[in-house]
Amino acid sequence: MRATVKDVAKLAGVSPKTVSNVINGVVFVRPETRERVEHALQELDYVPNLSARGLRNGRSGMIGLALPDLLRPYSAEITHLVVELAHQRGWGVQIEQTAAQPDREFELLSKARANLVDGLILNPVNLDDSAVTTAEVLPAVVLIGDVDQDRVSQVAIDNVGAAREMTQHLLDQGFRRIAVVGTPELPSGASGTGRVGGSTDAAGTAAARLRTIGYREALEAAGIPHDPDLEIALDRWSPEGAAVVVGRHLETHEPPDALFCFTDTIAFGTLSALWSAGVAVPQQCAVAGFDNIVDSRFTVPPLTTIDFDRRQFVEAALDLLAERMADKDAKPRRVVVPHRIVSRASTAR
Amino acid sequence: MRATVKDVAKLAGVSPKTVSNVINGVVFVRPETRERVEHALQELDYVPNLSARGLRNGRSGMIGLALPDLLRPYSAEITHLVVELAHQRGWGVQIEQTAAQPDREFELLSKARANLVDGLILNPVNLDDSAVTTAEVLPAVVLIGDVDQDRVSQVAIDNVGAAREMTQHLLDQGFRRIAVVGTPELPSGASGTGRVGGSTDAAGTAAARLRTIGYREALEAAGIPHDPDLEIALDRWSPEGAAVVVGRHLETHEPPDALFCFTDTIAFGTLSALWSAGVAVPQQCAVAGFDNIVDSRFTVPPLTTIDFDRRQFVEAALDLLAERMADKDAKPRRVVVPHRIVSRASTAR
DNA sequence: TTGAAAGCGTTACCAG
DNA sequence: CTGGTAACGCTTTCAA
Repeated sequence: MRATVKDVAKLAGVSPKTVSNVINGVVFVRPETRERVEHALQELDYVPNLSARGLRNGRSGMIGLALPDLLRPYSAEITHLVVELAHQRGWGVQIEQTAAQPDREFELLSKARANLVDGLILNPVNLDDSAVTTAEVLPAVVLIGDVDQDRVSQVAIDNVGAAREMTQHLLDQGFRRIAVVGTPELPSGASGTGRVGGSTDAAGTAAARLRTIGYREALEAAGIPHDPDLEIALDRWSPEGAAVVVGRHLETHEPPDALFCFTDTIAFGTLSALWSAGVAVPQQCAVAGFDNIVDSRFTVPPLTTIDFDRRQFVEAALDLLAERMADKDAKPRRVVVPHRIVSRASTAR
Repeated sequence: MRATVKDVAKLAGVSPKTVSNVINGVVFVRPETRERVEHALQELDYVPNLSARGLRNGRSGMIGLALPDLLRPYSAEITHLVVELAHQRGWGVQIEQTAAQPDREFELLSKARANLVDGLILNPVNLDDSAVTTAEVLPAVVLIGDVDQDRVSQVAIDNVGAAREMTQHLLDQGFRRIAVVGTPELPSGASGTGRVGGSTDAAGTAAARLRTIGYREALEAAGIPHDPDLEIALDRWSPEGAAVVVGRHLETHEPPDALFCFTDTIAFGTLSALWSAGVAVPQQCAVAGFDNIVDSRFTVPPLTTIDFDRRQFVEAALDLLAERMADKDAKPRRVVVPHRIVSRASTAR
C-alpha cells in the first residue's frame, strides 16, 4: 500500500497537520521538524493523493480544453500552447473533441461542474453555442473564437477585419476575380450580422460567416460586384473537402485570379487541387490562407496568410480563465488579439 | 452550494447508498424507489463529485498521454484518436508534452502514482527512456514507439523493415543515389542495434536510429556503397530544421536521385527547400516520407510515404493499457502494427 | 509552532 | 431490497 500523510507523520513523530504544512510550505515549520518530515517523505516515497486533495480543496488543478477537431494542425498549435502555458501555472490539461458530437460540450461542462476540472477553454462548434447558452449554472469558462454572447469571457481575433484586409491585399496586388473557399454551406443572401441558427454552420463556428462578411465588405468598397459563383462553400474545414470542391469548381469555371481560403488547411487542399488541374500558383491563380500555421511556410509555393500571435492568444485565454476561477462573479471580458498579413510567394505578382 | 447524494437522499426519502445504487445502476432497485430517486436527482440538478468518487474508488477515470511534441501533425493525429477511442471506453484524457523537458515524464508518472490518472500512454523521448527504466514502482504504462525495454507493454511498428522497404521501393523505381533526412545528430559509425545512450538522440526517439539501419540494410543488399554524405542529420524533426539542412546540403552537393525523409513533416520542409533551390520533384529528385499524415496527400506533388493503421495502433495501445490496469502484474506484451508503402507522385518515374 | 479531530462527497460493508 | 456507518487521504479549524 502507498504511504499516506499519516504514515509519514508517524515515522517522523509528528502530526499529519505538520506534514501537510511541510508539503505545502505555507506556514513556518521549525527547521529541525521540517528536516525530520522531509526525511520521512523520502523514506516512504510519499506521493500525495490528488483525488483526496481535490476533494478537500474543491480544486483539481486541471483545466479542460475542448476543440472541435483535434486533427487540424491549428488545433495542434493551440493544444501545444495551452499545455505548455498551463503547465507554467501548475495546471494540468484535459482535452476533449467536440465536433463529432456537439453534446460533448455538455459532458465537459458537467465534468467541470463535477470538480474534475477547475475551468474550461471552449471553442464552440455551433453559433448557438448550445452548452454555454443553455446551461443554468456555469463553471469558469473562456471561449476562444468568435461567438455572439456575453455570458462568459472570450478571446478572439477580428475575423471581419482580417478577411477584409486580406481581400484588400489581394486587390492591391492587382487581382480582381477573387474567390473565397470555406463559406458556410447555406449561403445566406444577406450580409448582415444576424445570427444564422441551427447546426448547418458546423464549419469553423461563426468564423466562416464573419470572414465572408469581411470579404464582401472589401469587394463592395472596391466597387466590385458580388458574384455567388466565387463563394465556394465547404461543410468541413479539411484539406480533403477543399480539394474536392475546388477541383469540382475548376471543372466548370475559369480559374479566378485569386483564391482566398478561410483556413491554411483549406489552402493546402486548394493548392493540391490547383496542381492537379495544372493551374500555376501564383501565375494563373493566387492563393491565400488564414491562421499562419507552421506548415504554411513550407507549402509549394509558400502561403500568404493571416497571422496572429498564438502565444498571446492562449495566454489571454488563460488569464481570463484565472480571473474567472478566482472570482466566479467577475464580469465577463472580451480580449481581441491583433493580426497581420504575412505575404509570401503564393500571392506574388 | 451544490447538491450531494445526501441532499438527494433526503429529498427522495431514502438513504445515500440507495442513491448511489441508482446512479451506478449495478444493484437492482425497486422501480418505485428508483423513480423517486431519479426525480430528486433531476430536481436538485445533481452532479457527482468526481474527486470524491476517485478518492473512494482509487480510480479517476482518466488516462494520461505524453508525447514529445504536440506541434507535429503526427502528434495531432495520435491525440485525436486517443481522445476519441478513450472516450468510447469512458476515459478522459490528460495530455502532456515531454520534449521540452524530459523530466516531465517523471511528473506524469508521479501524477499517475498520485491517482490522478489511472494509466499512461507514453512516447518516450530518449532511448534511455529515463522515467520508465528508473522508476521503482510503475503504474499502468504503455509505450508507443520503438524502445528497447521489457518492463512495460509496448506498441510499435517495424521501423527497420519499413525503412528497408521504402529504400528498396526507391531502388526499384530506378533511383540510385538515395539520401536520408533525419538521422541522429551523432552519426554512429556502426550499424549495430546497440543502444545509443544520452540525450543526443532527441529527434524521434529510437526511430531515427532504426530507420537509418533499415536504409543501410537495403543499400547493402543492393550492393550500393554507403555514403555518409547522403545521411543528413537533424536534431529536431521539424519542417524548419529539414528546410535548413536540406537547403544547406543542396548548396554544396549535387541533388541526390531521391530523398527519403524519416517523417512526413521532414518531407514538407524538404519539398520546400527543393522548390527554393529550383529542383523539380520528382524529375530531378524524388522525395518520400514516413507516417502518411493527412496532409501528405496534399503536398505538391503528393508524397510517397509509409502508412500504418493509426486507429489500430492506438486501439492496441488502449487494449494493452486496459490489460495493465485490470491486472498490474500482467506480463508486458509487445504489439507490432503492420505498415505498407503508399506510392504517390513524389517518387514517380 | 504543533496536535487532535472534524469533514469534504462517495461508495462498500454488514445489518436489517 | 434498503439503511446506517465507516472509510478513502487530505486539509483546516480550534486548542494547546
